[in-house]
Amino acid sequence: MEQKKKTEITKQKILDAAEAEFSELGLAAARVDSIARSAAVNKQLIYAHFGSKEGLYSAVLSRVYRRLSEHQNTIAKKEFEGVETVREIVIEYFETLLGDPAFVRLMLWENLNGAKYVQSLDVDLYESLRRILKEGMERGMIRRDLDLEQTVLSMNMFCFSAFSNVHTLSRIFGKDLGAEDELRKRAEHISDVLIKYIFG
Amino acid sequence: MEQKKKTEITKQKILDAAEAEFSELGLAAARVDSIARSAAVNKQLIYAHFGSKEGLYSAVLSRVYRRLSEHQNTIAKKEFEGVETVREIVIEYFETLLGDPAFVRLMLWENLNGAKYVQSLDVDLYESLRRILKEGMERGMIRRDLDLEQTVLSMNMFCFSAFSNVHTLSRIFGKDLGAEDELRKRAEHISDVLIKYIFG
DNA sequence: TAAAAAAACAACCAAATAGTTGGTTTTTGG
DNA sequence: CCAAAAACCAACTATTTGGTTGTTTTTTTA
Repeated sequence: MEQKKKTEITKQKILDAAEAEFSELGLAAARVDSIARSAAVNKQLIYAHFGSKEGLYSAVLSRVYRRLSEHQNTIAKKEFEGVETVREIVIEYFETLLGDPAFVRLMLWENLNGAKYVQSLDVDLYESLRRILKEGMERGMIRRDLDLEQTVLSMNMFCFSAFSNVHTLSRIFGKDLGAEDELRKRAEHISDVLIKYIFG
Repeated sequence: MEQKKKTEITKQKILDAAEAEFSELGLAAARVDSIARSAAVNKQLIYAHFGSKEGLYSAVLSRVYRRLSEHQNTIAKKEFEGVETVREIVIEYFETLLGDPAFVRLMLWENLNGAKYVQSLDVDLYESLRRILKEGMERGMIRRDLDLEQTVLSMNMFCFSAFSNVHTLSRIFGKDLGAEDELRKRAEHISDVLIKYIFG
């Protein structure tokens, strides 16, 4: 194998290990030595490739965001078809978050850190959601006085919130709210709530 | 002043400084030396009174929870009066969170840490909410087929979510979603959404 | 008021950690 | 095939940090 390819693989190995460590422990508690050990590479390699612990963290965030922009594309392709479009979007987002727990946690760490390292690509996502809802208005299926910005915010926040405080709320409710079937139930409920508000 | 009182004041000073530090930086990044400096006490005093960094963290959490149980009592006293009761509860919760940013952040840190140190008192809050909604059902104002558990979860999560990802979302939406007036707008919107769902 | 007890503190320590240095191996290109 | 460049690594360092020790000061109480 040529060197370039090998180097790229090493970089990915480091990023994989770093993503696990950072999402588990956050930037402050994550250990560079531990990442090096997990990735089975020498610590200095990390510094050679990424400059610093924070540089590595940024790289991890970038990669996670890039991964998430696939979700964005799925939404961007959607046309407004009626009530079920909203449900599809909610469920699509839930499945994305279910399938990418590292993203959820990194997002939360990032917000607690004041979003210093973030370079979000989600802007287009909100444009897509706005476009879809507007389409519904033009077709007369959604009332004109709907606050688009608040609604779009709700579509994002309500979904994400099902993943944020799972631990404390699970303890209170005496069941694992992070379990897949609980989250899928939650997705249906949130769809119902949003649909009633948007179309009601 | 008698010694006991002085000691108590010192303890509170330490807890104040610790709450600021822990909520700002999280358990891992918080520095005991920094807390001691902020509180203008000797570091050893912290260990004398709280045993360890984690002991201090637990003490901070306990105090914050105790403070929040006042909110709980306000809800517990409420009777179901109709649509406006839901709005009042939402706004009450928003104002509580607005007035206690440390609680919001500590809750988020705590969840990222797997809620290891939490000893939540909120259990009764959810009982209160359930009771109020049930009352509405019995009076025939709320449909019988409402999923109580999901709805109560939504009442909590939707409100809290307005405070969770403010930084990243503010960046995307190009305005400070953490500003008081933005959050009050959000409270009204969430009230509308919940009311439409619960009573619709 | 004096002895005992509690509170407070400055200086210290061992462990951990981000980042560096200087050298070796591997790959590449002429 | 060889010299330059890139990748890789083991060992080291300066600093930070949670926690401790031994001593002094203040308060209580009898």
